[in-house]
Amino acid sequence: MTRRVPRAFYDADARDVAPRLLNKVLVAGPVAARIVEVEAYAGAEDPGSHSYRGPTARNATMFGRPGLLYVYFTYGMHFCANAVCGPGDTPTAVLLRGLTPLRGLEIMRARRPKARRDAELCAGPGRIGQAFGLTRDHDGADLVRADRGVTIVDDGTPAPDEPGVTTRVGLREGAGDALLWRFTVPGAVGLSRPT
DNA sequence: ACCGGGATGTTCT
DNA sequence: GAACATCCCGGTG
Repeated sequence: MTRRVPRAFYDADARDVAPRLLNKVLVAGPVAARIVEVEAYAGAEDPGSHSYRGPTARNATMFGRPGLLYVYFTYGMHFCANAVCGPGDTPTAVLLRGLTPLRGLEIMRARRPKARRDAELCAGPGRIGQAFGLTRDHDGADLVRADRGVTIVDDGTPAPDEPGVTTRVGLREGAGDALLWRFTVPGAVGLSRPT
């Protein structure tokens, strides 16, 4: 059983959507993997968010409708993927940080020859971009319509009742101990770090 | 296992 | 000109 995830699912604050996105499945053509680690990014009140200082050419997709895929380029070599949330036109988003590979493992291995183990294929936001072949061409794709072959589906696995909750990773601004906006499936394969 | 630094180029100040 | 929602490699213990 595989259900489409409707737009209404994304039409709420990323901090509410993020834990509910756990155990859903990211699909890009023949490649699929289970979402086991995410981070929420809010808008004007979140100094760690790309949308904090208002719209720019790069973050335009975050200001679009909930359910879009926001792909950004960072550190001169990595593409990272987010699900745009809301509510409404509020520019929040959920960063995908860790996935458990499910289908298309051979393709992922070919795209990520440096990965030593399958658990490393999608363990980290930049690695997800590599394994799924994401580039700026995917920025703005509509996940709800499987635009450009990219979508998120529900295969019947519920989100955990008690997800792991920690601070966000890799930030200067917005890294405060009070901002517990990283969510994980405890013990899952494909986490970017153990906890 | 843990840590430090280099890669690489876009984006914003 | 600095920062960057990162990754990989080579050092040391």
